[in-house]
Amino acid sequence: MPKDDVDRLARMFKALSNPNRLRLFMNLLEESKLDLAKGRIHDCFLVKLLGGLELGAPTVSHHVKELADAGLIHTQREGKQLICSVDPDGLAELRTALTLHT
Amino acid sequence: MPKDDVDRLARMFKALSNPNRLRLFMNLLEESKLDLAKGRIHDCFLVKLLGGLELGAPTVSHHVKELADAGLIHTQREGKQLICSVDPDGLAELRTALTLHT
DNA sequence: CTTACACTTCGATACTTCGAAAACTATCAC
DNA sequence: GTGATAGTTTTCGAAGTATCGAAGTGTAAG
Repeated sequence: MPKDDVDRLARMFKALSNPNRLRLFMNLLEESKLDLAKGRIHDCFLVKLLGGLELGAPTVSHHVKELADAGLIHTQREGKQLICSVDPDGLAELRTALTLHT
Repeated sequence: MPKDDVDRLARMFKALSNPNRLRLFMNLLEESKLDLAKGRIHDCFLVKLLGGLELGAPTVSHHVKELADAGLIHTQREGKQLICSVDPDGLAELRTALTLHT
């Protein structure tokens, strides 16, 4: 496995290595499932993403950026709000790497 | 998702968040595939695990411990050597968490 | 234009992690 | 026993990370 690929993977894993950030991501994953059922984009701005985490706004902003930089989520401004969604490609990359049976 | 589960997952991801440690794990995963084909336990002591990483022995020892503590690998002494193998349960936990379709 | 809202950037502080050197332990061969 | 091999523990400095408060930016509503 090429070094660049390992580094890229490690960066994704690092983005998920913080419990609060992982919680954000899992909440977003959960939202994604709901969206699939409802067939529409969900408005998941940051406060809702928190789900009772009680982090400050700057901290959440930072975490969202980390997840986005790692290629795990997409962000997109919509008026005042920042819409986030799981990046399926990033998710697939992780799952592929963790597959025992090539 | 319960807090304990998130913390446990985060710990696994953290174990894979360092490029060198991830490389160790991927090498081990590769060995596991070979073993399945050959139908026997491979002698994968630490120097072989490195695969050209050029890390010091203490560092490797530390990384192996981290992976083991996170529940991603099993270790087992065999004479002078430390035999390592991927923990399939840990792997499955990660893959389940990263599944979009419940 | 002014205000309010939602997020971002900056700067500080407390904490964690990586990798190494030195010293230690356990096992095997002789 | 001695010596060699394989890995561990301790400890350290350099670098990175998490979180916050204060100040800043962009957008919408009045």
